[in-house]
Amino acid sequence: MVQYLDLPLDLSFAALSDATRRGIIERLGRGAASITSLADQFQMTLTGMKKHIQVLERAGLVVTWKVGRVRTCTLGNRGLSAEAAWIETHRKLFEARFDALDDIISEMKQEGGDDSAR
Amino acid sequence: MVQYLDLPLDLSFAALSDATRRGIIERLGRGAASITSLADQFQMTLTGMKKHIQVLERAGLVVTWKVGRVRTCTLGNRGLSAEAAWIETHRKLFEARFDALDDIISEMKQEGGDDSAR
DNA sequence: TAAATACTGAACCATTTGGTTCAGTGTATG
DNA sequence: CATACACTGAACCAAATGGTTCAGTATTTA
Repeated sequence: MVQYLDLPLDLSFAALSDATRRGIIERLGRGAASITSLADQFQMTLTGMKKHIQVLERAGLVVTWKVGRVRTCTLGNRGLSAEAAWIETHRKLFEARFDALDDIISEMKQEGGDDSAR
Repeated sequence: MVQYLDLPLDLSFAALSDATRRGIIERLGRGAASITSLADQFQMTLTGMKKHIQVLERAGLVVTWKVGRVRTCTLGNRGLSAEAAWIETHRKLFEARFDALDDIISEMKQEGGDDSAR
């Protein structure tokens, strides 16, 4: 059985599920920024913004470094390729789902669910 | 300023952030299934699986209907197009981020963050 | 009609999340 | 050297998550 344990995808999809964090990515796409300036732009405390940055960093979407007292944030080099790959692969399943209408009937006839469950 | 409020994306990325739910999508890509059979396959209580299905349904990724006492689940017709679009759009920003290295230096020279924050 | 099946809903639980405040620490700057 | 600035960390909070159990309801089936 396939091991449905894909921590990196867990982390990055979770990171992308917050509109503020998607906004941060969009913002960093236009150039680097400090945590303070991001906190200003997104009307949030510095501590709150730092937490968002940490989530994005753990997901590998953002990279930061500190010079003096300023921590600068940019988009990470890992990018969104793994996420794009998962989505593209499974998009095909959605498109092909009408071909599976026969399966619905056959599964319903089996009255115990499907055989891959046994 | 752009309104960073995109509830549909919030819901679907959150739905995709769980490995079990990604597994359910993969499974439904191979044909419809009842909640009970999914609960069996993913070694979970029926109630637990029902919750996952509800999350996927609210995100528009799964559609269900009940015939008799059996609720059948399939992939939704909305698909993953909105998610794919967001990812593809922002993937370019990641790829272009090296072009922004000059910005980093200029922003650091501004010593107050960046001007779009003012 | 009695028993089994498939789901539904409520309640509970521990953990995580998204935010805050407050109290530091280290770095520039006047 | 004193003050301001940028961040860090701890503590707290309400709400959401991902699971469970237990007690129904509705539908088949023997």
